[in-house]
Amino acid sequence: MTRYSAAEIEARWQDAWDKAGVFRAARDKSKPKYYVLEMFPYPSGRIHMGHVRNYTMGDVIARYKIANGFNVLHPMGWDAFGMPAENAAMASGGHPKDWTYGNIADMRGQMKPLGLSIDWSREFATCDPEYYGQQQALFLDFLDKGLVYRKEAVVNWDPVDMTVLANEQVIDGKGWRSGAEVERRELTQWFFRISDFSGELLEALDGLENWPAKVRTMQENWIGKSRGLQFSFERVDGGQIEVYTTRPDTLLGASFVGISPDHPLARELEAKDPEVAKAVAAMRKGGTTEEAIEKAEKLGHDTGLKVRHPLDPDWELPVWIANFILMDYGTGAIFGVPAHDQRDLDFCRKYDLPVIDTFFALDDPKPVGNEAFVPPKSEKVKWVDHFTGIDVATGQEAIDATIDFAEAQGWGKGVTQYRLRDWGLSRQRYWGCPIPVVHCDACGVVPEKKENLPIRLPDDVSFDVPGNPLDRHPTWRDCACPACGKPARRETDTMDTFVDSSWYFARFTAPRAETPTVMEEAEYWMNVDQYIGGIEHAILHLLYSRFFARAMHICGHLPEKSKEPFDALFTQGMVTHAIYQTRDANGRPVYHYPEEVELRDGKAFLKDGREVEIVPSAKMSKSKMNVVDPINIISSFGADTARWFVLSDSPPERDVEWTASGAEAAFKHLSRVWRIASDAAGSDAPASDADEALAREMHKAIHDVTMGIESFGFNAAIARLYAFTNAIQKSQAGAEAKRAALRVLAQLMSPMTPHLSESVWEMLGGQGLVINAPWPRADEAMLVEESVTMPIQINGKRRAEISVAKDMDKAEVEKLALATDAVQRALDGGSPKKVIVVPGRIVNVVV
RNA sequence: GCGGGCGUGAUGGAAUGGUAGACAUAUCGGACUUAAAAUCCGAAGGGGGAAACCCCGUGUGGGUUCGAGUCCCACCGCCCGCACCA
Repeated sequence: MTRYSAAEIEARWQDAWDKAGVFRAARDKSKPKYYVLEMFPYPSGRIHMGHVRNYTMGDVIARYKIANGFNVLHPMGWDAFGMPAENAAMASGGHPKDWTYGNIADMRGQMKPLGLSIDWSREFATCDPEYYGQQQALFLDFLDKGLVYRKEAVVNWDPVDMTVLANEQVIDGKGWRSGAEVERRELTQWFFRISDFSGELLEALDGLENWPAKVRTMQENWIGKSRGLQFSFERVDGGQIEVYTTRPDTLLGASFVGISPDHPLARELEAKDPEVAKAVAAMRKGGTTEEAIEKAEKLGHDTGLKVRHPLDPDWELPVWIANFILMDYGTGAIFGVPAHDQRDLDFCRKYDLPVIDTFFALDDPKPVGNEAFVPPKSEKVKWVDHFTGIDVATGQEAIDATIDFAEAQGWGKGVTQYRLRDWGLSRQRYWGCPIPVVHCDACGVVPEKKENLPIRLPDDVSFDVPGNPLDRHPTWRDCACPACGKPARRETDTMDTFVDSSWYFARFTAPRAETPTVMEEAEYWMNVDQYIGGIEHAILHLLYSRFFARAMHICGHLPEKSKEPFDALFTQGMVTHAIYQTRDANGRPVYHYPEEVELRDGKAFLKDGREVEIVPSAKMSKSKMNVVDPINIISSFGADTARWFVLSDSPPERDVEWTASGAEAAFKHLSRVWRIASDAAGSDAPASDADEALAREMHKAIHDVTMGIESFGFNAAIARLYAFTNAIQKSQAGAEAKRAALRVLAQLMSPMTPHLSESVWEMLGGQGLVINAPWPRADEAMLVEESVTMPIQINGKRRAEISVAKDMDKAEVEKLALATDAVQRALDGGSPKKVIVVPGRIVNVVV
């Protein structure tokens, strides 16, 4: 008998699959297609357990679909542009390109041993000129269709490093390298018109039935549809201020009009009044994220201007500039109702403005103090002399009535607003896809000609000086204007890396094409039947991809059906691990790698005997030293063990805790399967009475495991496989019956542990490769037992059980049930009030 | 605050409204062994009892039902997302 040697068989079978070309995807109209895709990785250089779990799940689906006769596309690539490469270049001097391609080679080398069913011939990286050149072509098509435009937008500016900062480079309002206080600056930048699609992107969410409800809700909130009233306040000194409100019903509670520091009126006042300029400058300090703006202290400046209330010309309201009002939302101006909005109330209390109640709770009509009264819009409230004549009504009813009233009177109109803003794609960095336009003194902004694509990044750049190397490159910027031929300058901004990941799934259908996609291939392979990735991409990546699919359809790069490119989405949980920590003299935690720790009786100790605190289930992170390197696991146990474990312990959508004991148990189990198979291969035990029972077990296992895989219940499928293995091991069946059961076991395990399964299949005389064997089918007749054990309940509690023929009629079952000791005791000579018999399931006697 | 999700043994977790705790980990006992490892067999929700067996038990309290971990209502706790969004 040979021992289970993962290293040996895994290399051998990967080689065999490679030689047989089993994962090469080619169009084949005679077969149904299936496109399974896991979110492609950023090439950091090391794979981690999260990757292993993500790709294993995709691999289970892919291999299962192959066995079910589908023509499967299962590709892999690299999300390869982005700041880490530039940061690495700044820190240690190399070139982002070398760093990135080196990392890709390393990671590919770490992934291949996992034995994934990937068609590596389709692999690409988004930093390949062949890929980003096609992305530039898409950009030009989008430009042509009016889906991209330029406008002024605010960026984070580091005044010491003289560079634009990404949000993640702003820490507590300061630049990450310089430590200087970040300012907001305006630059002219490119934008995708995603907000034109707000309504469509929102409505189409309803059709995404195989997406998690959670993700749909998150996108719904992000798009943020609201209906409100838009109208203008007349300024006492002439002119108007247009406002948008979702609570027009509270108009009588207004105590001021607020405008954003970026509002045109604020700009106008800023230019001529140094007081205003000073106040506005203070409001512009800090980062550009909404979070940063929110966390800033509330600041206001009274402009001295007054506006007239639309319902009462004698009622004048002051106009304030306030830092919590966003120019991007609505009209950049509001009216403040402190009684029914906490921000407005805080503002009014700070600057001593009046607070006017417009409605009260039905049961508690008390004036607002320091807490705004904001009941749900569906709750009925008592109104204070409302101008539309409303007395008791819900907020929503009052809002609708107010919009109708304003429209009838002609001073306002109902408007639907979306929170979703256009997608700014310009980045002032080197390691990204160059935006293919040219700036000409004579012609302005001119798109590059398609025949000049790709516009390649220059290789001769350095990162020893802050700022964008493209900007200070001696020659790269110089070019001829595509329109007039005179000397002109290239755009030096590159694209947001979210652009790269917004269409890679389409590119996989024709990865070497000279156009972004090939319609014939896209028609055949799209859509992605199953997309798998982390919940952290619930909003941006998935929303941008949905927009891109629509835009690509408009430009003729994707078929109509691909406007929603992902038919089904699955979001998997993280791989977590306990954190082991001790404390230093100041009580701060000191972390320890799992390898440095010994576990005894549920406690952990260092080598020197000191006890270690265990913090359970935290996301694996290098800084907390609670990482387990998949490479170490593969070299000590093999890929099949790693694959089996990441699927076995928790439902796939939940986090799974990596434990050394669990990994060892997985390995022990696979070794046991090997041993059982190897025993059965050499056995000549004659057929026996137990054969039939084992065959029944086998068909039940086929049924349950199939259901488990179909429903993403991988952990349940694995539990079932454990049980089936136990049944085979304990069975007294003959050699042939055992071998048949083990061949099926190999097939059922093959999506999770493909290498071991091939070996077991081979040992037991399976034909060809198990990857090419059709998925076993459960014989329905074998699933039903002739006799069943029926529990007997008395008043809903289980008290006894009887074994009866499967098809015994109800009256017969009832008679047997009533005759049991337990029931006789409970009846105590009386007769039951009621007897429920559910055939084949249960008997309940009510006494 | 709003939206979503989740609360089951020591632990991870199973349970189309029908035997709660499958399967696995940790634990304990036994076999094999000079011994250990590996392997195999077995025990194990809590309480009571010599035993047959009985009582209690899926965060808490109610409800629907012959029957509720599962459905409904309220509450408590935890997790995630969003938010000065007008």
